[in-house]
Amino acid sequence: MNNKIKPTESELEILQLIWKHGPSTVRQINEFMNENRVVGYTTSLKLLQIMTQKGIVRADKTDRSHVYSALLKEDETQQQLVDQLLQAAFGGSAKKLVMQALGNKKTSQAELEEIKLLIERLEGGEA
Amino acid sequence: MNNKIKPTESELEILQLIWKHGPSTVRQINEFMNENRVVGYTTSLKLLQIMTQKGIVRADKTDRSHVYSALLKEDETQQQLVDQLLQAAFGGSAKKLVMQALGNKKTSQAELEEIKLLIERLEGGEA
DNA sequence: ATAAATATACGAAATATTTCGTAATAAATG
DNA sequence: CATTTATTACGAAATATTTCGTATATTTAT
Repeated sequence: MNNKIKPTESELEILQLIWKHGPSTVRQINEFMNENRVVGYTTSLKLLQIMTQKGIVRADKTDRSHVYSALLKEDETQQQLVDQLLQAAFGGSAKKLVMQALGNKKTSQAELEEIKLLIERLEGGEA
Repeated sequence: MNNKIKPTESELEILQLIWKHGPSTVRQINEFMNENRVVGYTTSLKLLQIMTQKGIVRADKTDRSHVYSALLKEDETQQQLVDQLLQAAFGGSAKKLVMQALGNKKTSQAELEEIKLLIERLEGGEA
C-alpha cells in the first residue's frame, strides 16, 4: 500500500530499532543507536523529524517527550529491499541471492530446515 | 581481499553491465544504460572516471576509446551486499532474508531444487 | 587541409544524506 | 522563584551522489 519510500541507511537503522523495541522516545532511540556507534542526541532527533516528514514514522506528541512509531511495516520494507537488491546486484535471480545468503553464513540447522520446508511448500502446491 | 568498497546504486548498475557484457567502452556502457533509463554520455563517462578513482574499475587506455573492466568480482560484491542487507534490515537473520526472497518470487522449480540441494549439503556437514 | 564527429578531462550545479550547534521552551529541582 | 536539566525546532555545515556542460584533443570524412 504505502509506496516508493526508500529509507536511507540511517533511517533503516532507526526503523529496525523501533521494530525491535516498539514505539520509543528520541532519548531511547538515541541510546539504542549508541550501543552501536556514537551519535549525538540532536542527530537522532533530526533523523526522526525527517523520517516524520517523509512519512516513515509518526510522532505521538501527547507527552512532552514525543513517542515515535513506525509507519512502514517490517515485512513490507524487507520485501522491498530484497527486491531492490535482487535487481540492483543479482540481475533478478533469487536463486543466486539465496545461495549467497546461505552459502557463506552460519545458519542453524533448525533454520535450514524451515527454509527447506518453505521450498517444499513452494514446489509442492500453489502459493 | 579488496575491501570496504561500497558501490553506490549507479556504480552497481554499471558494474552489472560490465559483469554481463565484459570489458566495454564508455559508449557501449552508455548505450546499455540507456536501455533502462536516459543518461547522458558524459554522465556515464564521469561515473566511470569516479569508479576508476575509487578502484572499482580500471581503464585500458591503449586505444583512444578507453576500455573499462571491473576490479570487483561479482561474487564477492554480491556477498558483501547481501551481508550488508542482512545487517541493515534483517538483524542478521539469513533465514528471514531467504524466506522473503523466495516467498514472494516466482523462482523456477529447477532453481528451488538447486537451493534445496545446497541446504542439504550444508546440513549434511561439509562446508 | 577543413570540417564534422568522437573522446576524454574537468568543473560545477543540483540533490540527498549525515551530523551538529544554537535557540527557544517546558519541566524539575533546590 | 531562580536555576539547572531535558526536549523540540530549526538552520546549516560537511560530505556524498548524480548529472551535465564546456573545453580540448584526436580521428575520420569531405
